[in-house]
Amino acid sequence: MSRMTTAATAVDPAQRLRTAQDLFIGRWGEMGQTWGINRTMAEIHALLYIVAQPLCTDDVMERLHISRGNASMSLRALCDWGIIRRMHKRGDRKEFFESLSDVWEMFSIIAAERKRREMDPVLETIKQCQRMIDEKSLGKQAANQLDVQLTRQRLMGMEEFVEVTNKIFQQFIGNAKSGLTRVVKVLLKAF
Amino acid sequence: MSRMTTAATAVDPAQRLRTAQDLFIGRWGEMGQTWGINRTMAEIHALLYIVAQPLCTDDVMERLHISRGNASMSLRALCDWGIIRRMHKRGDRKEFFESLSDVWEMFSIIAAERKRREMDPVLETIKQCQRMIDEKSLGKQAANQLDVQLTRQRLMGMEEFVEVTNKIFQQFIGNAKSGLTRVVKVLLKAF
DNA sequence: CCATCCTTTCAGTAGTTACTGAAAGGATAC
DNA sequence: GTATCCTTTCAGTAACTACTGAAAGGATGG
Repeated sequence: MSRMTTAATAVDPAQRLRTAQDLFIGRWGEMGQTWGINRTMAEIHALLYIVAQPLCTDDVMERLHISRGNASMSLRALCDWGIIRRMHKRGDRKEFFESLSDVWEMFSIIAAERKRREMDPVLETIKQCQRMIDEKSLGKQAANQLDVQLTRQRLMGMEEFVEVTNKIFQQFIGNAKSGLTRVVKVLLKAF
Repeated sequence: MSRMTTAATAVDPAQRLRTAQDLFIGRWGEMGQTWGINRTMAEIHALLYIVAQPLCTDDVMERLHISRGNASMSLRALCDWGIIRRMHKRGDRKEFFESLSDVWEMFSIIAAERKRREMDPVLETIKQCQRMIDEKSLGKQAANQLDVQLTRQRLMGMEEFVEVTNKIFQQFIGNAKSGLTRVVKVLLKAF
């Protein structure tokens, strides 16, 4: 009997489509977890992206088997990020949500946010540390001159790294699709 | 009294250095959390990086106020990642740990691992989804031809994105410092 | 103004991850 | 062999994060 069921679902095209979408949604959810994003948020985003049409809160709840509260809060968070968008349908009281369609644009948004939240504070801290141990403020009387020297070197190494990475991010941010594929071509030519 | 203490610590160069290092360690730990890495692991790594000398388990425990078990397991995990390294000192029974000194190399290692664990599975899933809904297997009899079309488009969009991103990662991986600064120069010239 | 429909909030709880400390497991020295 | 020193493991617990569902909070329509 289980074989018959499998065969039947395999043949029904609508079910087949749905299964493929679910596969994508599941994987996206797992990926989200290894980044800072939680599973549900990532899954909702994947769902809205893959179906490519506006869905309402109840659609999302039903498809992902999550509670109303969870759906509401996750949808709001995704809107705050700016990678999905609220939508009205005329004559319908419900609110609908849809994903940005351009993956490149989504990436730009996310990259900008991550730069702001992750790179920038590190860079600031590094500079603050450097000020704390620079020659003037620390003087040369220190017994542990070597330690200071080592730390100073490491701070500089890290600073350079973060600054260069920042510049690379900068290239991505604000350069949607066309710009990015050009970046890749340039890179491939350069190496 | 607290004022006198503050003044005293501010002037003592050794303490000053330590405070600066702690600042860096703390920030690095916070950042780690927004990535998948947990706070302690990130802090240990930051500590080993910033002091730029090998430390033993007890040094780490003491400096970060963590238990032996936690230190042991986190150190091992960092070794597994390959961004710190075990070290013996002649005539000393203890094992010491030190961070890679080259930030670019550390980044390459991390990027390679993330590509393998995050990009590759997504790409594979996308291709699997595409196979599930391609013309041959699904046929044209489907009532929901539009839905299929939409999903197909989105899968293609995502596939292109992941593939291009993969290529960019590829450029970073295995191109340590010199290669990367060149990448940046190329990018800056191109835009 | 009430009824209806939909959204948001939030206290409580389930589920997960991180951490401790004690005990067991080596290795080396004598 | 035993003693010493160091590392690893892991059961138990603490801390945290995600989720639910019910209740409160709007908005729109009649």
